[in-house]
Amino acid sequence: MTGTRPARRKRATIVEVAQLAGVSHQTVSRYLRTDGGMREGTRERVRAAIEELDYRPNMIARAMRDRRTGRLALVFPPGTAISSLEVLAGATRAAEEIGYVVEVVTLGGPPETRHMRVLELADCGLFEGIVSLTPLPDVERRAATLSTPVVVYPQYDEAMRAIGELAEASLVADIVDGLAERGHRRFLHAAGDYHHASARHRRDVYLETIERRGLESFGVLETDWSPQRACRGILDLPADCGVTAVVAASDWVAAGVVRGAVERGWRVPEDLSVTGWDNSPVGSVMPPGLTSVDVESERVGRRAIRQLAAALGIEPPAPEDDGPLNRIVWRGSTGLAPGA
Amino acid sequence: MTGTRPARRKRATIVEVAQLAGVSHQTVSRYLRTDGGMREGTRERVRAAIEELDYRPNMIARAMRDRRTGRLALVFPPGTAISSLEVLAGATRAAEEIGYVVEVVTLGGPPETRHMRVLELADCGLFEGIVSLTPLPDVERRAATLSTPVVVYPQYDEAMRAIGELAEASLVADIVDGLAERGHRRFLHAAGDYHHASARHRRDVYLETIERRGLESFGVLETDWSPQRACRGILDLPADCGVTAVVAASDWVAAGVVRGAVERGWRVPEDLSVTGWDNSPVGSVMPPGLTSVDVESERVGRRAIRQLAAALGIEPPAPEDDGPLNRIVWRGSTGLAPGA
DNA sequence: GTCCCGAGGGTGAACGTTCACTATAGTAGC
DNA sequence: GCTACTATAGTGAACGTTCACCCTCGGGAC
Repeated sequence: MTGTRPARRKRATIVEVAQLAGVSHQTVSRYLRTDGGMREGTRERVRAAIEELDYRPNMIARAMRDRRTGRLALVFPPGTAISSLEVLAGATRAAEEIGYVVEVVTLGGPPETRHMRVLELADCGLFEGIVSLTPLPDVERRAATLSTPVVVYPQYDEAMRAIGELAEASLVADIVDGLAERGHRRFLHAAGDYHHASARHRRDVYLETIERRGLESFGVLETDWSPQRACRGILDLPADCGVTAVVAASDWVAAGVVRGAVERGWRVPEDLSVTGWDNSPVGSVMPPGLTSVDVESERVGRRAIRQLAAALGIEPPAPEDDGPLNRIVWRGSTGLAPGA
Repeated sequence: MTGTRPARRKRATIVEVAQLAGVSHQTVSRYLRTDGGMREGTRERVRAAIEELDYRPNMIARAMRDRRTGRLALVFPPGTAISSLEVLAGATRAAEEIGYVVEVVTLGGPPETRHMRVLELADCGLFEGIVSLTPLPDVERRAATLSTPVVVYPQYDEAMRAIGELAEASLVADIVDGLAERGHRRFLHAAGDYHHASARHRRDVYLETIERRGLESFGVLETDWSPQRACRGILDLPADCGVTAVVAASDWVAAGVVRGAVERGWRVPEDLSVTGWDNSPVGSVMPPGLTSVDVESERVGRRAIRQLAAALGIEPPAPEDDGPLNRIVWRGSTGLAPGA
């Protein structure tokens, strides 16, 4: 695998710079790390030598000496969820504020392998801290014995399914209430894949709210999160089901619902109101604009980094904006119930 | 910013393992790196010592000694395009095949800053090679003087707009031909943002093909890639324009076209055929399924890594599958021209 | 018995920094 | 002119590995 490398110019070291400048290596090191405390002439000679040799410090050597690498690892399960990108963006930005770079590590395989990999990650010297967004009970138990802080901030299970705050579903109650205020009485829930905690939670809150408010549910349509399944479900609905509002577990499911409704000749929202979840771009190509729930996933990333900063004993990045993580955005796909 | 760190257990080193096992540090090093060449008793004592001390090798020290870090850097401009994720996935997989980890570095700011940052990246010792997916003329010129190979494989300009192979548009001709075979004679092109090379190329090939085949173009509808603009454009079309097929520059633009058509009461594909580009999931919620162009962006990532492997003088990862990068997928949104 | 060989294992240096000390020159106070 | 102090600069070790080289021991050929 290795083969012979093409000869590459060897980098100048701090010692060579020192020789050229006629000073000691320590003086060059000082020049690089501090501002003051040097005579003007010395400073200038060092500067010139650095420029002439095109010197750039070797980060590996630096990290070896002072065990600061400026890097944090962010552990995800394999597979990419839409929200994970935003979580990553939030974490990256927060880390940047405290002078760190984050690196994404995806962690698959059987539990023992994952366990080992994280231990290696923690002790290999490359990272100053680790955040795992997937549960790691074994590692968590041993966290104190590791040379690097490991924060477990579970938001995804091993199959990249949202758990934790990202699976929070209480706003489903507010959606149902909002629809009830618009005169709706008979609902349908288009659920996601029940393997996902988020899908189960949304269904549970839906059912509870219907019951508590004395409304009617025609039923729950289970899907695999695909628009196709949702569409099929709508097409299969009896014409006289009386449903005037569909609460979908995601925007893509809602898109399938709308497609099915349109194919049956039902107008949205005049005949049927539809809501989604995620506030994804697909909502904007649904004819009247899709009512949805905006989830500020970046904030989850920021929180994780803040927690790690605390474990590292360093000044944490700025806190997130206040307010809830989730927020309903009412759009054209929801309207008054027919005849209301 | 630093503050005091909570005391952490210091890692055992190779020397301590050696002491405990009653051998020299070199013997432990041998145990870690090679299989054979040790008496069974020695091997066992070393193994036991490693386990007892919970020893794990320090990668920084290792990298310092033999300047192998097993890491490659992948440079993107800031901002995330859909395709960039696939490019990244392809690069990651290819790098894994040759025993490397890739790290994403996003590179913004003015040209000189970017230049400096890449030089630092190349010489800081953290990476064995660098691929830039955005053009870096200054760096490219100096590549030979750097201590690390830098491959510039431009696929995105500074604003994350696709260029290079990802902006390749020749299949637009095949789309137009395919529609012509279905009896269409009068076309409309729903273009993207002309700031993007990909949008300009698709428009150019569209216009050329129309002309070469002696077909008719009602015109070109310029958009900012948003479904909204595309929808508006369709709604503004004169009723008697005679257009029976719309070639859109992306699936999202096509989605806007379909939405506009539906709002006007035009059926897709009976009254209007529509094609997109990207083969994105949004195509599947468009009522009849959207004809589109599938772009295998991962292959671009793999190619980039192969090129870097060559520059590194190491065995490259497996070549990609053969066949073109782009491929038309005909679906329900395209049909025979009305009356054909 | 001597010589040679190979396998197993040890020694010391090197990688490029930074830290903790130490040394020197210049300056102020007396 | 001496001491004490400060500002500036230098010295050597240390960080945890691996590499190149050397040493030792046992066995077979002569």
